[in-house]
Amino acid sequence: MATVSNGDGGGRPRRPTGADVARRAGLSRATVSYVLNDTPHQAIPEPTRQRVLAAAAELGYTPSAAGRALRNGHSEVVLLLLPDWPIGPSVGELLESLSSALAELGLTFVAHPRSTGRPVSDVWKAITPAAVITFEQLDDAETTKLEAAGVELAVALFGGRRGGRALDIPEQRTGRLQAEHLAAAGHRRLGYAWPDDPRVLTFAQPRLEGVRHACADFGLPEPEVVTVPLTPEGVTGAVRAWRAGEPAVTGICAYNDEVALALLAGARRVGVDVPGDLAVVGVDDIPASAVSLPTLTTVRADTAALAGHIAESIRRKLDGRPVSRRPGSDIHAVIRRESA
Amino acid sequence: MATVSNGDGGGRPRRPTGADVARRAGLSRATVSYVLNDTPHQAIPEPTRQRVLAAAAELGYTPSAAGRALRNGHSEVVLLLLPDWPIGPSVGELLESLSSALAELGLTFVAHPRSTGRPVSDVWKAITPAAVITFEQLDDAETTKLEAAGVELAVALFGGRRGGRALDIPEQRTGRLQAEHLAAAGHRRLGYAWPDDPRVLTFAQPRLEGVRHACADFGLPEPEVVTVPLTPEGVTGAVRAWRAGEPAVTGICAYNDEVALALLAGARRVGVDVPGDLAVVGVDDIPASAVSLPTLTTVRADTAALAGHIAESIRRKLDGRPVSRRPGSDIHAVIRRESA
DNA sequence: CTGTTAGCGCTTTCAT
DNA sequence: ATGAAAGCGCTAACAG
Repeated sequence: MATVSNGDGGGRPRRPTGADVARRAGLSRATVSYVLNDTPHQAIPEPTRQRVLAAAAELGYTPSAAGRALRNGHSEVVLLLLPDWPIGPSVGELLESLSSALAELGLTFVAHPRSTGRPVSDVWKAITPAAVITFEQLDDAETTKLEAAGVELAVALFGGRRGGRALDIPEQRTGRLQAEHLAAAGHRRLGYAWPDDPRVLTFAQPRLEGVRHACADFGLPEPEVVTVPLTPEGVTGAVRAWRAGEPAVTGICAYNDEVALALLAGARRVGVDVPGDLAVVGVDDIPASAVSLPTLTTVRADTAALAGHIAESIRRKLDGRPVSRRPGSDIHAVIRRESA
Repeated sequence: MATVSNGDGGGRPRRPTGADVARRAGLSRATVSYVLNDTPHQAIPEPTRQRVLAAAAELGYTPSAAGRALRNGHSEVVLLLLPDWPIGPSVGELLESLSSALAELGLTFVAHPRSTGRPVSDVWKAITPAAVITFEQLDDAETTKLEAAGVELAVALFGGRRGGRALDIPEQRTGRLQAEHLAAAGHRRLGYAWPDDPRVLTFAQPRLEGVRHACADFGLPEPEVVTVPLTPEGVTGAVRAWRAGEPAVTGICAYNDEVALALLAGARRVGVDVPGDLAVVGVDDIPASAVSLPTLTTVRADTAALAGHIAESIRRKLDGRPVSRRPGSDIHAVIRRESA
C-alpha cells in the first residue's frame, strides 16, 4: 500500500487540504466540508464538529480559494473598477473603508485601475469575483457579459439613472449642504465651480442639482455656474467672472476641495479676499484643506458608514436577501473652517 | 447515447470550455491546451493550430481562471498591497501605469488596501496571485508564509535594505535633484521639510539622504531638518524655525508636494515671501501644484517608465529570466515653476 | 504529432 | 449522521 507520503518525507511541505483534515479527524471530506461551511440543513453533532475544528486548527488548514472558485463558479473577491479620472485622497479613503467593511463580512476587496490596452472584461475573467463595483453604471451590454462570465452581481455606486442596479449614494446632499451653509451665512448670490473634466460629470451633475434645489428653497436666484480649468489662468478667470456679476457672487460651492483650493489661490492672485469678498466651500475634506490659507470649509462624508452600507448591501444581495436601498442621510456634514 | 446537451436545449448557455473547443475542432483537450498556450517543445503543425484557433474564436472561448489557478497553484494576477498611509494622486498614477504595463505582459493587476480587521495573509489566500508587490519590504516571516501559500514572487518597490528582494527605486535621486536645483539658484543654506508621519519613513529617509549628499557635493552645510505637522500651527512653526537660523535658511526641500503646498500657506501666514525669502521645492507634481500661489517647483517621476521597469522585472522573474536591477536614472526631472 | 488520463481542492447529491 | 463519488476546467506526463 505505498501511497503518497504527506510531504514530511520528501519535498517542501504541501499546504494542508480538506482531505488532510478529514484523515486527521478520522472522518470524510464531506463531513469536514459541512462543518467548515456551516452548511444549512446538515445536522452535525457537537463532538464531531469539534473533532473537525481541532484537526483543521492543528494542521493550520485554510481552504484553497482556487478549488472553491472552480467549484462555485466565482471567487470570494469583490472587485472595484477604479474610475478613469485621477484618483485622490478621498477615493483612497473610500477604498480603505470598503476593504475593511467587506473583510468584516468575509469578502476580499481589490481594486483595479482601468488599464489602457486590455479591455476590462479580461479583468473579471482573471478574477471571477463574486461582485463587481463600479463608480458609474455599466452598459447593459457589459453587464450581461459580466453575468455570463459568472459574476453574480454588479453594483454602481453613483448615478442610479435607469433600472435599479445602482446603490445611489446621495451626492445631491453634498451640494445642498454647501449651499445651505452659505445661505445661512447670509450670501444671496451663489456660484458653482464646475470641474473642467468631462469624466466626472456623473458626480458634478447631482451636486450642482443639490445646490440648485437649496437655492430654490431659500429663495435665492439660480447659482452662477462657471467651469474652472485647473490652471492659474483658469482659476483667475473664474473668480473674475463671479466678481463681475451684477450683483456680484459672494459665495462659491466648489465641485470638490481640489477645485476649491485652486480657487483660493486664484482669488488671491486677483486680489479678492476669502472669505471677505468671496466665501468658498469644498467637498471631500482632503488633508490639504486643513492647512491651506485660509483653511477650507468643506463637506465631508462619513466614509466608514458609507462603506458599511455598501458592503452590507453586497453581502445581502449575494445571499439573496433583500436590500435597504439608500444609505442614511446623515452621512454628510459641513466641516466649518476659515473659508466660509 | 443520451449524453448531456450543451445548454442549447435547456438552461442558460454555459461558458464554452476547453473540451468544447476540442470537440468542435475534432481534436483532444490536450492538443487544444498545447496550441492555446504555445507550450514549448510541442510541435504542432500549422493546419491543426488553425483548426484549434478557429474553433476557439467561433465559440468565444476564454480560459477559466479558476481552473487554471487550481491546476497551476496560482493565478495570473499581480497583487499590490497598498501602504497604510493615506494615498494621494501620485500613488493613483502609479497604479494606473502599473496596471497598463502589466496588462501588456498578460498579467492582471489589482490593488488591495490593507484592511483593519483581517490579516493580510487572508488576501493572498483569496487571490493566490502570481506575484505580490509591496511598497516596503515584507518581514522574512511573512515572505516565507507567502511562498508557502503558493505565491511565486514578492517584490518590494522601495527600501532595498537587506537581501536583494527589493526593486530599489532610486528615491535618493529626488532629494538630490531638489537640492541641486536650489544650489544652482544660489541658495547656500537649505532646509528639509520632514513629514510628520512615521509611516512614510522609508521614503523620507532616502530622499533626505539625497539632499545630504548633494549638499556635501556643493560644499553646503548640512540641511536643517524640521518636522512639519500638517496643521496651520505646524507649518508656521516650521517656517519660523528656518527663518530664525543663523544664517537663515533660504531654500526648502519638502518631503512631497503636500508638505510643500502646506509650507506655501504657512509662509504666507507669517509674512514670508515665496520664493523671495524662501524657495520651496516639492516632490510628485500633484495636480494642485500647478495651480497654487505661487505654483510649485517640484520633482516629477516618469511613472510610465517606472511601471514599465517594474512590470518587466516581474515578468522576467516569473519566467525565471535574469533581471536588470535598477531602473534608468533619468526617470526623475525637476518641473520648474514659481516657487523656486 | 496527437490522444488518454490523472489529478489540482472543493462542494454536493445520493446512499447508507 | 456520515461516507463515496462525481465533476468544476485545466495542464502535463505518458502512450501510442
